[in-house]
Amino acid sequence: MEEAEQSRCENCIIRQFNSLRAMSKQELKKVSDSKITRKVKKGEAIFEEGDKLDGVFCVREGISKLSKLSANGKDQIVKLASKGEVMGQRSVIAEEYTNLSAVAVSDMEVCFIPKDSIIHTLSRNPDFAIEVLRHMAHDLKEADDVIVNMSQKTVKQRIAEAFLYLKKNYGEDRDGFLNLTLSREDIANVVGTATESAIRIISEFKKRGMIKTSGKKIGVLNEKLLQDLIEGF
Amino acid sequence: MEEAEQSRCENCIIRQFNSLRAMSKQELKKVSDSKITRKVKKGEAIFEEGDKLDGVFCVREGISKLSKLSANGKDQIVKLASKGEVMGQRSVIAEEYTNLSAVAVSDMEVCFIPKDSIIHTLSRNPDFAIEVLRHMAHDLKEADDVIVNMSQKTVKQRIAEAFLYLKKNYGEDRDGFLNLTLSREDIANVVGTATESAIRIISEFKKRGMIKTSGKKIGVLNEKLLQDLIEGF
DNA sequence: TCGAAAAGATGACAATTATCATATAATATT
DNA sequence: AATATTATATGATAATTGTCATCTTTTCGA
Repeated sequence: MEEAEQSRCENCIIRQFNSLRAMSKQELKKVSDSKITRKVKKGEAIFEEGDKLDGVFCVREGISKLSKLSANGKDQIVKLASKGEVMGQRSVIAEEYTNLSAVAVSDMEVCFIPKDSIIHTLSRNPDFAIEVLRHMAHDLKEADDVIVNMSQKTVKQRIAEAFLYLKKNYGEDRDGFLNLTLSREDIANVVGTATESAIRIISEFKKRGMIKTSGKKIGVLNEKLLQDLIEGF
Repeated sequence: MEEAEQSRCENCIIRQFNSLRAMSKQELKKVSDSKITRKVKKGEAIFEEGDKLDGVFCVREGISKLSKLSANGKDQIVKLASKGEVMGQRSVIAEEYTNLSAVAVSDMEVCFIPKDSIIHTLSRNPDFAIEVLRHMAHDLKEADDVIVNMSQKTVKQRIAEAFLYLKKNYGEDRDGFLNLTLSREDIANVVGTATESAIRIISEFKKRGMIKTSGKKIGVLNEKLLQDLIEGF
């Protein structure tokens, strides 16, 4: 019985997008043999804050939110991870309990890769280590940007940014709605505000003709207006 | 003529605190031969946002603020770097222009290490790469924490946290004042608020007996009160 | 050491955002 | 399909934070 083509890491196109591409054929084979592919339904958790991760998760399909619970019970979404992104590497590398939870915001398919093969390759294949470093460096820069946005921009500006970000990164359907639909609460948690505030601002944007809505779906109508708002006009 | 002991990386104790400790004797020698030690006076810039860095800076003495200018002209301090920390590695590794400025908040001594020897060692010595990775992973986690704090805590709580952080990390002098003295403006830029707001809250903390001040110096008087405030009482 | 400039302090006020209450709409469950 | 549950929406209000003006104190350079 032959295994399906795409279930082998060597053939997985997702690999093109992440650090795994720096692995040798042999290393990939090892990873492939030990990986476990898993389907995750929308709303389901992949791992939770404080878990000890024995490996990393490579997103093959769908989108996950990486969030952190604050003392007052609110969730702050720190990052959205989609096709090709690897989750949990930070905690595997630092050998610490993870500081984030990963929950699917759409139906997903993820590959679990045990940390042994990652760690092993890290210490043998400098190219791989550098690739991982590059990715982490990129994430760090993005995190810095988020910090600045949080402290310097208004909630309105952050929500406008979020919509443009979602449009740019996940695109829109034929009807002009964002492909990635987040609940109002998730939107609030991305920009770090109260759900009611987010809802209010969404209503306002709609009245102003900047966006349209249909149920929880949101579509960008006037990118320029949003952009102007972000820049402070 | 013999070079002073401590001006050779191999003997520099600072190295114990950072990724350089994973370098071999030979690699360190090379770094040492190409490094440039430099004194930086308080207020002086080491590098500025948008600079192309040809190497990293290892802090040997003093403290630097790493900050990012926002569109509205405010500076957000993203991190304070002190003895043993390496600045600029993110941008050297990602081969991008730096996203942060580094300015001395006290008189400093830094070693500039050209990127060639760093990159070279990265691709030869996996232990070094892993060390650097660990540090970056740690920074990333801290950045996540900052994001959550920014969005979930009040300005008051963030200022209280900042004082406890400064006390814990830089200690206090015999008179009970924080060793690291930041201007009110810098404090505001650390927690992401207006200078006037920071000043007002500092006055309030003083009235409440939580801290004492003397000029721009600040001393923690009642750690428990500050801690309670942070936790929402 | 004098005077200018910068930093710190505080009041008055406006803008932003959170919270609580409640209503309506959408979704899920039996 | 009926009902329970959850998500969305909106008003009223309070709390937080920012802005502008002004004054005092400190710092620094000539």
